[in-house]
Amino acid sequence: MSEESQILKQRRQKAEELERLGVDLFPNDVPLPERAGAIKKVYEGYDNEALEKVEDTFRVAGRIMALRRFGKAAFFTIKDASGSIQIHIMRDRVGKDRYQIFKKFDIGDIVEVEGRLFRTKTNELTIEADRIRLVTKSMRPLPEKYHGIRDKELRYRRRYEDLIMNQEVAETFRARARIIQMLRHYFTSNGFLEVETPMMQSIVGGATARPFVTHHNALGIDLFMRIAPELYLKRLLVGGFERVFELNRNFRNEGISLQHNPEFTMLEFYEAYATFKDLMVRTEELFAQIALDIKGSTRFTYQGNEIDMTPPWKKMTLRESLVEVGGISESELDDKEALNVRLEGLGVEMGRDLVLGKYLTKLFDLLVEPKLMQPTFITHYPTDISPLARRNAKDPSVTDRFELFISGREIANAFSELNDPRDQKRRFEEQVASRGDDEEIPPEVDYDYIRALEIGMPPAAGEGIGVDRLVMLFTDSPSIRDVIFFPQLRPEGGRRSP
RNA sequence: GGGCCGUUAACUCAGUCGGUAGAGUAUCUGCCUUUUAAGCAGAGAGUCGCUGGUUCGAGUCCAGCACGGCCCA
Repeated sequence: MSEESQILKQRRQKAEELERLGVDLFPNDVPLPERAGAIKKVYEGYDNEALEKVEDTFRVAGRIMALRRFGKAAFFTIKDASGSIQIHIMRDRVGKDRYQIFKKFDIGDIVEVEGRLFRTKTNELTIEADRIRLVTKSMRPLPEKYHGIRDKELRYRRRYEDLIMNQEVAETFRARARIIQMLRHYFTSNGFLEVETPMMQSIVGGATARPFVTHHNALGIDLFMRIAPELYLKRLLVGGFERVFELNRNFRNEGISLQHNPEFTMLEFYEAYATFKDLMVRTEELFAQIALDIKGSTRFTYQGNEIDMTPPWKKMTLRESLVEVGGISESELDDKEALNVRLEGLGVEMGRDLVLGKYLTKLFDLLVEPKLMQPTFITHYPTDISPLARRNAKDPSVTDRFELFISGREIANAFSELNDPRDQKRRFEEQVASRGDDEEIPPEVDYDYIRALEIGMPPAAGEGIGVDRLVMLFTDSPSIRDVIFFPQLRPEGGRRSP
């Protein structure tokens, strides 16, 4: 190891000095302390006169965030999970020896303090320390106190420092936890069973995406990290569970962007005897509830744009959206050649003989999606790009499916489920046959899934909700990385596989 | 994958025309018992992302690479 920086050396030396003075740097006999936030809440309205009548002492523990010393006395602020509180310490009160030890404490150390409450000249509620003890010695300095940690790379790599220094980051992740709790509560209280299905699958399915491949040594087979839990959840419908949901990670071996992390959290739920239209109502209801809880209103701003989640939301067919929002003429919609010319005009090179749906959805991605700010259900997706969705009874070239867009992003995807095993088998086989070297299409038909459908799956509808994107929306976060504690980054030092 | 920008002390950032590496915070020493970005006086702290090149001389110019950010695909 190279020469350590001066600042680390000083911390280490100070720690050794404390140990020589008999101070335990990492004790493990600290009784559960009181929370700073709770104390502040209770004594909010007390002035000094009222506080003098409070005879109790309060024992708190937390990280020293700021420290202002004055020779024989000092003020410092400690922060715990509930908030922070100021401490005043005087040599003449804690004793000369204890004060000498306190002088060796640093910003970043975790300390335990006990004492009575008072208010300073500037009216700040403060604990006058009778006792102070080191709880955990910090061997490394915290980032600069005023600017905190700004460098985005460092914030993602060292999320622990980001969480200490940037209050709003902790708030975002508390909101995330709350949203996930609400999702879970909504489904369990509506009779859905929470289930867990394989994340390592021997046949990929349930979506169109490149999977991560791994290898099982004992079985001697390659396995794929799941890109979606869909086919397993529907097997559970066959098995007799009529309402199921799973809230967990999917993995897709694709690019990283403001909206994409290789592992991301998805909620999928399936409901027997429901159709995609029922799911629209559920989605409106669920999102509106979350908005009310987190934002206090179904109207709020995201990145400067007003979003109105008050149900009901706008509904359009894919074709309508291409004409009305995308500015494509009705006559072009069935003309692959014309659509391809459009795409080339937008700088997109696509193959010549793809299915019509591919051209339509690509144009949608470019011309329509970014403009859908308000919650909008887009329906009637072509059957040729919806291999798991039920055909529309009136027009079998489209499916009973919707995708939900908010703020120019896809948030959810839902459809009435295809439960005719004959049609499903045909669509799988066509898909695999047309695969070529497109790694996004599963290379193999999941015949066991067909077998399950042959046993009989009740009519049902299912939906997937991108939880990270939902959290972004409700926490006004511009990047998916702001709502994932440890987003994927290249390893430091540029280590790469050959 | 492409374009643009960034990478300098633990952190936040300056660094002019190529000529001895700077500030604030943090740290250390001294003073200081109501501060809250405390104050005053002093001190220490650098592989200027990495590797080459040009040059008498490179943080600065050039090339390649690494990592990141933003935009586009």
